[in-house]
Parts: sequence; structure tokens; C-alpha cells
Amino acid sequence: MIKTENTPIAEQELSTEEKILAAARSVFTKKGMSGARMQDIADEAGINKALLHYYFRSKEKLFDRIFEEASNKMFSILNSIIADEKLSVREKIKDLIENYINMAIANPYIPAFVMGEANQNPDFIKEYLIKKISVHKQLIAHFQEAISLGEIKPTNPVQLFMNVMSLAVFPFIVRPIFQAGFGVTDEQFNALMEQRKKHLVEFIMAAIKP
Amino acid sequence: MIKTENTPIAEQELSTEEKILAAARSVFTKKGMSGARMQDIADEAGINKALLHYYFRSKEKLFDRIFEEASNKMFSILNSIIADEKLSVREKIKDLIENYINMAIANPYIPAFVMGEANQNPDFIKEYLIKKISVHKQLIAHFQEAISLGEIKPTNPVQLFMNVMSLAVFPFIVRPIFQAGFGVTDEQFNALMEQRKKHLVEFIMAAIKP
DNA sequence: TAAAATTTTAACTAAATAGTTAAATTAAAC
DNA sequence: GTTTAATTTAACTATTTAGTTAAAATTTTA
Repeated sequence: MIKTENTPIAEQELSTEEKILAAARSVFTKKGMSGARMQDIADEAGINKALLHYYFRSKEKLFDRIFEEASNKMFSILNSIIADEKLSVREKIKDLIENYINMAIANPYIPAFVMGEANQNPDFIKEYLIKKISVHKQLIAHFQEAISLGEIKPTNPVQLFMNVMSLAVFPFIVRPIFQAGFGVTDEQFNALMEQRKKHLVEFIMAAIKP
Repeated sequence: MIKTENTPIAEQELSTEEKILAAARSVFTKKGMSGARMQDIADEAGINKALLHYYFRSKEKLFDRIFEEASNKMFSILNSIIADEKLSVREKIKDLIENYINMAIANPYIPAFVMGEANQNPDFIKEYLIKKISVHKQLIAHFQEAISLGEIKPTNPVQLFMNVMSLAVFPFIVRPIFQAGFGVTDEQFNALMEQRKKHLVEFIMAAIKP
């Protein structure tokens, strides 16, 4: 019998450390730092609070580990894409869209988690995120270059970058409101996001055509 | 001397109840329900905790008041636009963009606040938000109609609706990351958002042209 | 000015939660 | 089978935070 993602963390064949990390991932990404409870993490991992503190000294240490991991998933997506000199601007946009949507389908809570913590604790994020975002500047520079060459319509490249990110990421932030408001199931939402990859590429290509 | 928005709440000529509400607005929208402290609200209002509880019995009651107000600002924007039978689809999109961006410039913390609470407490939002969103279905229906009439390119109208919302709202959610990562001041950010109103209308119109 | 309403003071209580401890139990390794 | 490591138990402590109380001080109103 294959272990699915719905198998409770406590019952999975994982080391205790892995069970704790999986539980912490689940609780922190759903509830945030201030909303998460160490007892809830222990319960979800199927262990007790004493052992939880034996493995990870404090809530803060455990949170840091999870946030670091989540922000990497959020911001390291572009590293390989942007570095690739062979890709055209249009190919980069396509790859960005597909990679972000795939990541968010696989990790549904990460976008809202990272954005939420960044908003509730703006000073804290500076240490974590500033370095990881420098790569994105290269993408904006590439946009500028393509505009100068007449490959895409004259536009503020920062606005274009914001557009691509918005279109890919926002649905996963508004997701609970959207699903509740329109009565959409998880399966329907994921199907919409699968369809969205192609839809967005067409939408953006039409918008930037010179 | 004119009172600016930078005048501390505690020093403004407001009734005590108004001072409390202004302080609660400030603290809750920045820190969220679980991150907010009643003591911080009292401090920001320039009063003490006893008086705070004298006016609003509990944190929950005060939060409900602020969240209700914030979600109204977030979701009642479209009511007048969508009801207006005289507006074309393109005019509605333009109005939606302008109204959302204006609201978010005037209330910078509201989008991330409402989205954050919805994500951290999905059950809670159902009571609040489901009714307010029904209007949005009419807009999607209008999109569908315009597609059938060939006025705009064949598209999934739900995707188009998601696109318009994403483009207008997401920048205000990613704002702290964007400003920290790219070294953008508040003034520069607001200028970019002012420019964005026109930019987005052009971007979307190009994307949906049949 | 006297009475009434508002606000402060400061010391409380109650509850929730992070984190600790030491002994007992169980599982793994040798 | 004995030793060692991992885990549980359960009762702790310390801290934070929501919420209360009663009396005193202040401000407003009549």
C-alpha cells in the first residue's frame, strides 16, 4: 500500500525528526508563527511536547527552519530560469508561470504563508529575503532589453514583472475566499490552475505583442 | 495646523471610541488576530487597558468590528460597478482596476489583512464573505456574455476574472517583500501604483482583444 | 459648584502557552 | 541478555496575555 499525502503524519514511516518537520510545516504554514501552537505540532507529529523540545529547542528555531525552507521554495524557482542565457524573454515568462503554478499546486500553503509572515513582520523578512530576490532584478533587466529591441511592446518592465508574478501567485493567496465564495472543490481548483498555465501564457503573450 | 495621517492616533482630536477603533484598525491589520495584543491597541490609542475593555468587552468583539469593516472595503467595491447596466465589460474592468488600486493606496494593509485571516482561519471567513462575493458572479456572467458576442477573445471567464483581480490586488500583498528586495520607498511604490492603473487597463485590453 | 460621567491607577485573576525536569518505560544496538 | 539510546509520563515553572476590580482622580454637564 502506497503512502498518500493524506496519510496522517503521525502514521507515516518517517524518522522522528522528519515527523516533527512535517508537522511543523503543516501547522506553521496554515496558522503562521503567532497562530501556531507547539502542542498542535506535537499532536500532529504523534509525539509529546517534551520530545518536541528535545529535538528542537524552541518554537523560534523550528519556525526559522520551516520559513527558510518555504521562502526557498518561493524565491529560488527563478534561479535556474534566469541564469539560462539560451532562453528568450517569452520562454522565461512561460517557464516562470509553469514553475510557480506547479510549486503552488504541490505546496498550497506556501505563498500565503510567506506573504503573511512578510506582512506581519516586515523587519524580520529583510534578513531572509533580500538576497534571494536579487536574481529577479536580472529578469527585469532582460525585459528592458527585449523592450529596447522592439521584441515586446513598450512597457515599464517593473510593471510587466509584477504582472507575471501577480497572475501566477495571487490565485493561491485568494484561494480560500475564492473556493468558499464560488463553491469550488480542491479538485476543481487544481484543474483550474492546471488549465491556467496555458491560459496565462496566451494572455500575457497577447498583451505584450508589439 | 492640519492633522495629517502621520499624527499619532493618541494625539488626534477624536472621541475615545474613535481613537480605540483607529488603534485597533492599525494593530489588527498589521499583526492579524493572533499577532495583535490588546495592550498594544491601548497604547496606540493613548489609553489604558481597563478603558479599552470598558468600551469593547473582548478582543474578539473588537476584531470582528475591524474585520467586518475591512472586508467591506475589500468586497463591496464592485457592488455599484457591477449593478450598472450601462457600463460595457471594458468599462467595468477599468472601473474595477481603478477602484481597487485607489482603495489599496488609501488602505495599504487591508488586502494582506483580509487574505491573511482568510488563510489562517478558513472556516471563520465563510460567515463573513460568502454573501459579499455573490456580486462577483454577475461580473463573470457579463464576461461570458461578451465572449459569446465576440466582443472579447474566447477565454475562460473565470480565468479572466482571476486575472483582473490578481493584477490589481497582488502588488499590495507582495509589497513588503517587493519594497525590501528592490529598495523601493513608500512614495515610489505609490507612484508605481498610480501609474499602474493606466498600465493595467492597456495590458488587459491588449490581452482580450479578439 | 454639585452631580454625573469618564478615565486612570494599580493591583489583581484566570487562562493559555512555551519550556523544563526527572523518573519510568520502551526500543535498539551490542 | 545487558547496555545504550529514544520516548513517554506527568508534574512542574515561567511568561505572556486577556480580562477584572474597586477606589481615586479628572473632566464634563447641569
